Amino acid sequence: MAEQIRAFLETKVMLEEPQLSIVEVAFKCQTFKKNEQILRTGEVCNNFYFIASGGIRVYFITQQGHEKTRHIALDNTIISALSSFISRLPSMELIVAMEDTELYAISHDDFFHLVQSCREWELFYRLILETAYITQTRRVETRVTLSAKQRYDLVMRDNPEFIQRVSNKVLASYLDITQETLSRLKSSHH
Amino acid sequence: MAEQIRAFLETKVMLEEPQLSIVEVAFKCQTFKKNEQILRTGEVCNNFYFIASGGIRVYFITQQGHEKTRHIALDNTIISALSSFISRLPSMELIVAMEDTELYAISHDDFFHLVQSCREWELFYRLILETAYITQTRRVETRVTLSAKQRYDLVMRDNPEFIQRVSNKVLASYLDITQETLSRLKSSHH
DNA sequence: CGAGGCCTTGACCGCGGTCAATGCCCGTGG
DNA sequence: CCACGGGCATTGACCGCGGTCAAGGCCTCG
Repeated sequence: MAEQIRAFLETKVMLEEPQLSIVEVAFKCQTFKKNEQILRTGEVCNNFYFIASGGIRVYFITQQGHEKTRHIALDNTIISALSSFISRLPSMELIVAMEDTELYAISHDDFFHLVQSCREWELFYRLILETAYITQTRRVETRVTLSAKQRYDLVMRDNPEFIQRVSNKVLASYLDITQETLSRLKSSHH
Repeated sequence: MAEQIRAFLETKVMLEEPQLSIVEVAFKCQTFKKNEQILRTGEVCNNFYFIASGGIRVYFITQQGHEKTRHIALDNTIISALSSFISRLPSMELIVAMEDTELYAISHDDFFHLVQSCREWELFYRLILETAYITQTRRVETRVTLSAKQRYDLVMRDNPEFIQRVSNKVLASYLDITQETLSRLKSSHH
């Protein structure tokens, strides 16, 4: 079980044994049922998550009441409502489980205690920030330069598992299109 | 002259005297004429900049040949083509001077040497990454939830100096609209 | 079983992009 | 110093992508 985190971390950060155990202990296991809320609007995001099984999404709600899914995370990925996790401000983003989900959560305090006390973990945090920035930048680019269909094809190519496992409603909001146009795209695409 | 950097840095990072001088020496002064290229497409961005006077912009060119301005930086701000600066990969983004510009550049090597050797500078780098991420996130949000006019009003409120100092062509590409619609927005706005 | 949410399909429409014409400003060279 | 040329700004006519509204069928879960 914690075996899974250990295997994941090994690919990202070179932790030696004294710290490795500290890290493992810091991650607490939690389970959520499908559609269960993990973070509500207005709360500060106090956790950073590793998804062991299942899937969650991070989204916000526009003033017109539409959901905008910003991140989708399935098995074996890390995720958080990063803006709030960093800034300690109430989150505009909420988090819900898309399926029955088992995850491991590390608290903000434990996380940043590690950043301060462990050089390798600090590098890991920097890696998280750097990749998060680059990912966001690419997201702006694709949103601005590609049509709805081109964005769909891109996800089809890069994250085909999203299309299989995620409901159309959520996938549409992830692509910044409506459910209706996604439906039309899928049927026209042959 | 280096006085200006020192004053700027004081607001962001607590540098003590031995390091402060090292930092100051690392920043080399450069000047660019209006419309001069600072970074070309395909080059790796090897510098991080502090703008002393003038203004520059960071943009990329779509496959249809349209310019998309991603960042505008006037006096007293720091800027870079961050994705490339971080990843060391060729930049899709290019940088040009919008006005005659005097800036101070620190090289990638010097910058990351400081990150490693100076705790405070490392914190500064993390601050840069964190704010860059949050800024990008907000940018996606406004792009997705607001109409062209609402985005214009937002810049009007938060960065009125952009509207005065930046050409309509550049401002339009910054707002992700065409020159024509920007022109119409301005005239209709009363 | 029934009810509510999700998906699909159709009709309609509006925001903002494209194309084109004109005028203006500004830098450059004769 | 003026003449010219090219880039920028403005305005108008047009149009298409994708959103909205509405109706109908299906699946799931209580």
